[in-house]
Amino acid sequence: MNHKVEDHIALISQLYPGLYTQMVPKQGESKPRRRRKKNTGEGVGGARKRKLSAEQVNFLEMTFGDEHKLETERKEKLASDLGLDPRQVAVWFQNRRARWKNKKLEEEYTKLKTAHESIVVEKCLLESEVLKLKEQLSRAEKEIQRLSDRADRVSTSSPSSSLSMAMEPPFLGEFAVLEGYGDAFYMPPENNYIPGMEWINQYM
DNA sequence: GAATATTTCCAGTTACATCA
DNA sequence: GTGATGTAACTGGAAATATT
Repeated sequence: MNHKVEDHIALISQLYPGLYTQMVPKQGESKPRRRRKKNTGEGVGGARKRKLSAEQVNFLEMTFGDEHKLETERKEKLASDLGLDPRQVAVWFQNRRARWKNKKLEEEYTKLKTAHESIVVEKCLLESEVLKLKEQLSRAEKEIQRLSDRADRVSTSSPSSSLSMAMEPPFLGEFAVLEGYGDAFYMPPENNYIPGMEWINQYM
């Protein structure tokens, strides 16, 4: 790009406002783009060619399938084969590359979106699982507290009661210490479900 | 080696054709 | 007639390369 030309235009537009519709942008502003004249079909080469023919497009597509960029010689050969201006072939390839890139981006976006959605679903499931487990833990802790309180009451009660305890079979569902066994173990209550204590069976 | 010109590519835009 | 969409062509900037 010739910056001297731009500087001249800027100077002239300052000296003669209105002569050029394009004003030089201030720093930080986006440059106003020069508007193209409407094509009247009187330009270089006569009437403006619009749509390329189906055959031309097919051939260009085939070539694009092989190579996304053309060497100068290849471009000129292709242009002469198709009866087009090399510039047209170059422009077609530029536009085609842009379309291809957009399509790739869209595909990538769709893939990422799908992956994101499935991860969000998985996250929700895991969060609800965590909630369930927290509830279970809370119930288990309450149960442990309840049993611990009961054990305290038993140990601080009258000797007669401790005697009767000695004669009775162990309380089902109680943590107990049997003679000869140093470790506490859990005696599951027969047909006696304690809510929130299911987890403990996994470790029995 | 520095300055300048040329070429090529890309991103964004415009003009126009076509279709619902 | 009109808005949406697709596409050929254009613009300006950046980077690479050639020339002076």
